[in-house]
Amino acid sequence: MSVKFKKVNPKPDFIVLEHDVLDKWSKDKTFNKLVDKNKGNDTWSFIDGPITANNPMGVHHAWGRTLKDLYQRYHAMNGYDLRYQNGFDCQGLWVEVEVEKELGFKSKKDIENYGVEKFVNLCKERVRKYSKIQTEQSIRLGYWMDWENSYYTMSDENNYTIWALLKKLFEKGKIYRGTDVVPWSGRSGTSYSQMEIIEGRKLVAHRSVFVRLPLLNRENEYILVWTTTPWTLSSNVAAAVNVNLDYVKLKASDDSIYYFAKDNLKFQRLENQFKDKKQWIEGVPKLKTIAQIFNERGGYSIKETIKGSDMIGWRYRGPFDDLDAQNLPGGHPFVKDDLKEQGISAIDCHKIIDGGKDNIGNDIVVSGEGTGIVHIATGCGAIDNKIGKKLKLVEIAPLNDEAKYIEGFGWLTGKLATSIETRDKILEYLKRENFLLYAEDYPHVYPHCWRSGDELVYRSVDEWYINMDWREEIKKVVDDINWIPSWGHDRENEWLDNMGDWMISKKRFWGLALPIWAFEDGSFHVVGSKEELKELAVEGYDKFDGNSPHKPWIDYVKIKHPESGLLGKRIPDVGNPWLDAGIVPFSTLKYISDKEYWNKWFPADFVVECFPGQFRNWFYSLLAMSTVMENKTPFKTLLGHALVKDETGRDMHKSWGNAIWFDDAAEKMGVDVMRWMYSSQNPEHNLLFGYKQADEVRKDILTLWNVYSFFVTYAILDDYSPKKVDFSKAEKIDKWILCKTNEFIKKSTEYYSSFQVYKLMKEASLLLDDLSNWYVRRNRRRFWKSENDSDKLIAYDTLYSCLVAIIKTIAPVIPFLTEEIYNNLVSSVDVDAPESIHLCDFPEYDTSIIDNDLINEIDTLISIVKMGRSARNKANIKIRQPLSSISIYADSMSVDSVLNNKEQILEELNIKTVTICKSRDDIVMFNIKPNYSTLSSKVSGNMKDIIGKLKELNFDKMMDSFKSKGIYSIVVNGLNFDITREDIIIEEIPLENLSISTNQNIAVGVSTLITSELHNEGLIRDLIRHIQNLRKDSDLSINDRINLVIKHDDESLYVAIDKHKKYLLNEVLGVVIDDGLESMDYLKPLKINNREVIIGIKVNN
RNA sequence: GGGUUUGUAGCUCAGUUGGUUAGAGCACCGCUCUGAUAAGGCGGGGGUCGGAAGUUCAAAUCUUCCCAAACCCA
Repeated sequence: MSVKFKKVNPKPDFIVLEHDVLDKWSKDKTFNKLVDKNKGNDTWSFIDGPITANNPMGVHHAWGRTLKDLYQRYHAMNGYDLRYQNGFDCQGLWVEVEVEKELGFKSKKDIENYGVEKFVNLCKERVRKYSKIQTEQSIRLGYWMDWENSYYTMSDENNYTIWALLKKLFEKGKIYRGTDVVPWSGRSGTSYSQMEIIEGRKLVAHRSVFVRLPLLNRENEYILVWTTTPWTLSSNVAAAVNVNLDYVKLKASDDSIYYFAKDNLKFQRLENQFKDKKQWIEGVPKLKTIAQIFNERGGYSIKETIKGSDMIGWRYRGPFDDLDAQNLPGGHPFVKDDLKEQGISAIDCHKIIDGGKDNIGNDIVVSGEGTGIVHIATGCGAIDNKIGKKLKLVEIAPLNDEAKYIEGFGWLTGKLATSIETRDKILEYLKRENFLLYAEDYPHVYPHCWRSGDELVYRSVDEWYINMDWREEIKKVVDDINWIPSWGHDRENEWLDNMGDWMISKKRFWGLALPIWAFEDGSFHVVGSKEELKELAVEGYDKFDGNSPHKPWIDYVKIKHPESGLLGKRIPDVGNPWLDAGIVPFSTLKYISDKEYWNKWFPADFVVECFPGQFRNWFYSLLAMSTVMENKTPFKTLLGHALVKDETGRDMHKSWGNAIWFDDAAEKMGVDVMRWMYSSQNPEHNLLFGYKQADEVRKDILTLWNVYSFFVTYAILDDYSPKKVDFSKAEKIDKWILCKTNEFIKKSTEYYSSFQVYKLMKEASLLLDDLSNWYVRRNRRRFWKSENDSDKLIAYDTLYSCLVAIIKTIAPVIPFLTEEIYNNLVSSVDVDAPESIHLCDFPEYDTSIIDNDLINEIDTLISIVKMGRSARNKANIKIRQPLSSISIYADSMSVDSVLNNKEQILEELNIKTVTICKSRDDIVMFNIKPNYSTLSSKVSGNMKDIIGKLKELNFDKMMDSFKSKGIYSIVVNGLNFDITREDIIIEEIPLENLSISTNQNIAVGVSTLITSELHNEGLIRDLIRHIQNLRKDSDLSINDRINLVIKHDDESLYVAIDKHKKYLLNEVLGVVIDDGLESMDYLKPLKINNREVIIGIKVNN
């Protein structure tokens, strides 16, 4: 007694099914069984890039997580031992921002007033809350991870491992304190690293100014400078030119003289932006040329042209020379001692200097947008600062941490640099004091705080840096990585070439406590471990002990310098969060606590991440940190994927109403559908995510389900017990689908192991189509017939074998549906089989059943059938109408397909006989016409004769010649002409009473003659079809037998029914044809042969 | 301004080492099949393969230049 399969719902609810499978996995602890099964085998090491545990997971995260899951599942099916560790990114400003929002805080001060300890605890709490939510969501997605064992970047282990790293860098002398000019947000009270600033760029219009600076010792002569940040003029130190540029000496209508770059006089600034309205702000007027500006003031004349080098050393009066800051020797507020000793103030530095070149060798001062003379404020710009250091200029840094002017700036002191009011006051001042030539609105992309939208200022501050002068070592590591897509390699190297030193400090609260203790003599010490801290601690360790290494607790600890013995306290800063994520290959793999474990799992075989941005973030920090720690790559293969957009390609935005939340998507479209969608996407391109796309994907899944449902329906009826297919006894069509499935397994292995699952999904669609629309459709009758003979059983064995192989192959992609099918098809009937498909081995390519000739033969057969259908369609004869004959010409490659499969062709096309033709000429006439446009240039005066020759040609010979040589030579009038395919136009004319379809290798023609006998058969087919529909509509079951009434007055239908009665009854499971419609249970009026017919049926069991 | 990537049907994209008449899915229209099918099939309309030049018997594919978009860096 065999075990019966469970009945299959032909209209499944995939969402319910997924939840059932989730319950089953949870109840059976299937995941744990998988882990145990592979324990101790060869390892496949995957490292998860931590997800920011700050909000619920989005559909964009689900893409990466699907890829992570499916490649892990694939490797697990191949027996590898995996770690399955998920990661949460916990520390950083992202979390602070959300907590601040919840508390309604506006500034950094609010946090201090509230209490750092309470605030930090809330940050931790938020991370716990969202990591839990994300865990639930990931489980819903089917992401199999060891969820009890996720790593958190806020963990002690993670933080202390970073300490160890920083210690190594410290010992190499790579950690330093810099007083650089960096982008700064007054509202957030913090600086921004090069990495972050990019997130916050915004197109804005700034009031930019042309300012004239009077030259000393040159009466009524000025240099012209231009800036978009007038507030920096307060801190002007020098003016830079390009020594190689030409500068004009312009005389204005009031006889004053101006110097600026010659190219700038008539340069139309931002011309393209204005014209195309790209990167342009609505309402901002077109920019004027400098010539226009002077013309509006009464005209000008050019007196002279000089070189930039001629101007070097000229002295000028600055716009704010009355301010204390401008007059203090050595600068303000950071005093340069050597300059102070010499008594040099900013005013003393007001000279024209050579701008020089940047580190890539480009000129710093260029003509174009400005005036070719650049106002240098060494305390307000990164490049200015570099120049200042090089040329030993004083530095004036005007702003405090709220971006307000500090003491020493007279009437400006206390004013916010970024406010409109301040700007207007400065403009008024410049005008009043005769410095302002012209002001305008200037649109440009300018950095803003990505969290508050606050405009950034450039501010000179103390920050901590890693000297990245070892970038070449990292680049060597980059070469050892398999980048997918491959251009990632170059992109990463480009970043490494251009990046500056790594600013690792941030003046905030929630994050890695930088283990840097500073001493009063200006020295500092980096602590490398908790143990070292304990050892050096002289104060406050007891208050810290028992807490995580975070603010405020860590700040209680004071240490003594190991050499000088001075007492030091920790710098107040927290660390850059990419340190947290980059250390993961060390911290989570127990680099410090368990080297053996680390050796086993490092480096990772695989990482997956969304690539935009990560070249300078996670990838960079991973590579940099691994290079420091071990000088080895932390991962062997990197798979990057693009972004998720909405259906139309726009970004998904909450406020635009086009965002799709993960939870909604999961419960509406189902996660198998989502996973299929993600997997089919070429990861290099953005994914357009939406319900419409989901419906498309669902079609493929439904095809699989329908084949499965078909199989189970009949298998139950026949009490079928699965067994291995006897390949030798199988029919050709069985062998064909088995071979195709086998090829699919081969390709799958190839595509999974090269991380190109999207190619596999295409193959899966094609195979499912072959299985459903050819194999099952062609073989339905084998399953229907009543006797359980060997032919039927082989069909079962074949279909069963294909189904099981297919679901195993795609189980990593759609784990739910395949599990459901597997449970019914395999584990319910085979006690020895694994209880879950995910505990199975991946199917193996069977080298004993390779038959490419057979695959070709049947594939060609399918295309012949398609051509036959096409030919019928052209003649407008429906398939149900039988036809007498089909003529087929097939070339030597294809002829076997016809010879061996005549029956299939006839049956598919509903035709009586097939004739195999030796030549196309038996089906079609060719009319070869010259293509005058191409031919005319070749034949000079011989066109007429060539046309004549063309008419006599043998078509096949000509085509063969085109195929082999690309040309066909003809001799006319003793001259040789090489004719190409383009030179002729081939017209195909069907022979009489044929409708044709042709391609390169094959020509088919169906006879369009319909005898009355054929016509009658067609009527019967129509009738059968209608009766079947009525059975179906009346909810009769497949094996119900019926009584039948056909009421009509059509003579030909009488004849037809009389002749084909047996066939008719057989097809519709009819017992008898009655005459009273009254006794029938179901009736339907319809039209056959354009005449009214009523059919009626009732069950006769 | 520099770098990377991408330009193929209305939309989304395939197109192998250069090789027949450049394809698929969706959408639209017509026809058709169906007792597993929520499907399927045949056909139609719709293409300067971003543009130009070059190499070649042959270019969507290779080379050069240009144009456009996205991203990155200045």
